[in-house]
Amino acid sequence: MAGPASERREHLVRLAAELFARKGFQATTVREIALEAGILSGSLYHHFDSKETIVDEVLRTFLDDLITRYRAVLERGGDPHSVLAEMVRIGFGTLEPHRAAITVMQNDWNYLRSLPGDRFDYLLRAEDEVERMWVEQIRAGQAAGQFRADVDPKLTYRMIRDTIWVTVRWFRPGGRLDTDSLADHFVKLLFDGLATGERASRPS
Amino acid sequence: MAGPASERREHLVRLAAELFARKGFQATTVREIALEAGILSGSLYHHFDSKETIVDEVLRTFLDDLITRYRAVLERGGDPHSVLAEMVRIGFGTLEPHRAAITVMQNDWNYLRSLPGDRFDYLLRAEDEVERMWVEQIRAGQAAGQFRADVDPKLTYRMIRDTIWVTVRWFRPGGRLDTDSLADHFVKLLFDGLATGERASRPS
DNA sequence: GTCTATATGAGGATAGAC
DNA sequence: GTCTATCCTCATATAGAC
Repeated sequence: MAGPASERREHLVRLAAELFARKGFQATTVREIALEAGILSGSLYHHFDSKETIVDEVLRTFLDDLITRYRAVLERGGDPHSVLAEMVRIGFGTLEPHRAAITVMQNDWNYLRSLPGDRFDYLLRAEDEVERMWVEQIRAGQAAGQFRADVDPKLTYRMIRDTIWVTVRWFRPGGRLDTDSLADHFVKLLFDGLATGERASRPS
Repeated sequence: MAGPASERREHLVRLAAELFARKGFQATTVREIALEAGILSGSLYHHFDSKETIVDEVLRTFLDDLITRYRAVLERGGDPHSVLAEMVRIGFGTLEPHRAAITVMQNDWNYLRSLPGDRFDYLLRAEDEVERMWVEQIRAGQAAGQFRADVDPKLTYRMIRDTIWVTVRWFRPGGRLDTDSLADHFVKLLFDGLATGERASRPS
């Protein structure tokens, strides 16, 4: 049975997500997932059709939550500078609750997209929708004079996006920096830049 | 035999790198690599001990080149602002010649590091050396007053690094943007920021 | 819902002929 | 340097008992 949500099922998905994140989707065997859950591999197939179904659920859960949060911010409205800052914070904010899913998405995106069939086409669709939301805000900010006009909105979005997500590579909850600090740091850098205005001069 | 460089061998490594980049290391079979080279899988083992040896060579070639380039810039010296900009350009500049290797490094890093043995420990060592080079320049720039003092050097470095490398996900040679444009765009954003100074005001 | 048992296939790697 | 042939292992997935 590959039915809808149940607590048991969600628990199994979480366990699997951790393993996928740690070793990669392909390197994780259904035996390992089952072992982690304290059952045998055959029993997993009572809950899921296939290993792909599991990773599918991992990714959809994350993307649904992410897009819901973005939409909420956009509906509240506000000037582009504030909205964009808020979107950055949302991105970093998902790092903790969805760390495993984001890792899988980063590492196994190419592989999942290379599988035959259209099962993972929604990854592209979600990516497009999110891109539209960001790029729209960047353009609005440029039109309002809040953002410099000489940057490429799409390219800028991609750099922002990548910087946020790729953080899962080294971010560890409970470490030196929490996700709020990361977001603050990045917002500062993104909006105001690294330079002070001093150029090629020695300190006094 | 898993001997040193030969043209044949290097050619095979390049073919394999492309496949690894496209489908991931694990999802690429030795049979596919051999097929691509126009030979049979058994024959590959005349050139390499194992599949791991091949990916090892892919990554070492890239890292050797990268570190050599960084060292050259650092030896030339200069003020931190210029040196950092140059390092950014080097990073983006490797995107084209080493696209496949960088992709593999991004996607399969976790998996390769999770393998038993110390075979891929040099990945960590290389990462550390590169991090030291960057962080040193950022600190120097702060000391010289060229860079703002209220950013974390290590965190800033990581964001820069990630932004550069992760570009391989969507960068395609011959597309709308070449690597020089990417570098210019990023340098602009990194040093001067996205904001204009106008805040929360409507355009006239 | 989990177990036992197993079908089925694929992948990495090897041995030895040519 | 490549081919043929094959070993061995391990993976996903299934069938049916409990």
